[in-house]
Amino acid sequence: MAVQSVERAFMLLRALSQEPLGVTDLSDRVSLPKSTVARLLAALEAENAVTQIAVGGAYQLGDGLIDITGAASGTRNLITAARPHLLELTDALHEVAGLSIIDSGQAYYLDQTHISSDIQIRDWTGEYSPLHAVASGLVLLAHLPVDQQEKCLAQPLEACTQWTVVDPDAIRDRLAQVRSLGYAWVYEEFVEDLNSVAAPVLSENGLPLAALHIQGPAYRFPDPDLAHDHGLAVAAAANRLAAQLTA
Amino acid sequence: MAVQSVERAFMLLRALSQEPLGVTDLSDRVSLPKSTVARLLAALEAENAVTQIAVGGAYQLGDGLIDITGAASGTRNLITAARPHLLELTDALHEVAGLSIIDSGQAYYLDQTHISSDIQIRDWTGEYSPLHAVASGLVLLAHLPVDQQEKCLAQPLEACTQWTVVDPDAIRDRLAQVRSLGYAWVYEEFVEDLNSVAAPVLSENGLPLAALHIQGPAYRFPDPDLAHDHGLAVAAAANRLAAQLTA
DNA sequence: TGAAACAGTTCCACGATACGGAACAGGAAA
DNA sequence: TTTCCTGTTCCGTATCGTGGAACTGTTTCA
Repeated sequence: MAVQSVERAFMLLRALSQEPLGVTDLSDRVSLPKSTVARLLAALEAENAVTQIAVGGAYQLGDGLIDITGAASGTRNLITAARPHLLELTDALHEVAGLSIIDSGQAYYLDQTHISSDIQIRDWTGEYSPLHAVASGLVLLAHLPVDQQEKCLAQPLEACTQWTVVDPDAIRDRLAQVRSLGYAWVYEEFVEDLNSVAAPVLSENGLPLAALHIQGPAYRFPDPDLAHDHGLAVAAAANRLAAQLTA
Repeated sequence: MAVQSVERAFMLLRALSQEPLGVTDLSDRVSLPKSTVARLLAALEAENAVTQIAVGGAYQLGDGLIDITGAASGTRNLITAARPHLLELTDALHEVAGLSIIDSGQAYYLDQTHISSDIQIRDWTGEYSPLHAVASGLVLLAHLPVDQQEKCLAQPLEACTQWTVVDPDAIRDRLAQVRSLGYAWVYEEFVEDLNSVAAPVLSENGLPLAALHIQGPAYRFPDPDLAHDHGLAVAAAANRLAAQLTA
């Protein structure tokens, strides 16, 4: 909560993330003098965080930020690296497998395999869902720093179905269980008739990079005798992917 | 080149983009006093650009930057949206189709279709290539603001094959031609025996969002009589995708 | 064709603000 | 315990960012 100029620079970046704007519009938007805005933009341009569309024209976000996050390549490489493991899981279990990450405090689905079956599972790719209601979300949450876990649990927790666990204490217990087991089952807690199991892809420092999951219609998945085996299979695939990514 | 604190904040972000670091390491890395680093980090944490791994522990990049760029969802949605168009092109022309964007002044390949054929084209997904030597690069470059075009042409231009055009003036002529035609052909200029044609996916303000391309082995692609038709086909697909993205 | 109205950029004296050395607090290792 | 690391806070100093006003160039309208 210090360093005024940094705070203001981010105000500008956030404003520009909506749409490209000129100095004047921008100075209205953030209630700062034009000269201040122009100077900050010049500084941001030197860092490639913004670019000027034409000489003497409006500004838009540059790719300096993407360079820093490595998002374009990072995420893409993750998808590429994960795909073989997803296909392997699908081949072995004949159910849909998927890949997700945390984005803005939610689970974000990056990729999903498909199976030929009469019963189709919808493709969640590109969708967000609450961390507490999906298997991927639970394994991601379980390996987050404690303060971020608490920030998530402090929010109102939506009950997506009648089986969704929304009691923070119950979830905390569950997260501990997930950490010791290495995988998480979720039974019809996000949408009815859909069960899923997930395991975390952890970085060297123990933080979650992503989650792998398998999901299938409740009437056939999982075979109760195989639930544990499926959990181990996802966890094994996730660990192989983690080893590959941190190599 | 003004606003010291913004410049320093980006130094820190760049250092952290390599690996998570503590205040002390960081202050060595960027040659700034610890107190200054701690204060800037506090400011960046308030913006969610960095997060502290544990209380009193090291710092790593947060997802505030990703929120701003919208990179995770943006890029992913682009791939999802483009895939049907790529498949359509592959079905129609029986050659490989691909999707790329500009990242850090290079063409970055996001996705590519596959065909069953004796002659395999390698999958460029996740690779970078110079803008002036590939069809996608040329169409992206052609619709960039002029100053960025010139920045690109001012660099030493690598001759990837004996047919690569590296004369800036010749490239400028070519870019003008690309803008009027709507597509670009490149004949064995990036790798030998590989030809490709690309068209730009333009945003409402005329800036390039991405490029679609088709590529095939030189001995069969393109049929000289159909080169123009293929160009129009890619351009049409790119325009449909653009319309869909800006809707 | 002029002039008015708008854009983005530059200037510069002022003083609020970021700076950084030194002291502090708390954990881990010896 | 003592020591030696962390990361954090303090606070006087002067550097650095600030913002009103002046400047420049392009577009718009009479």
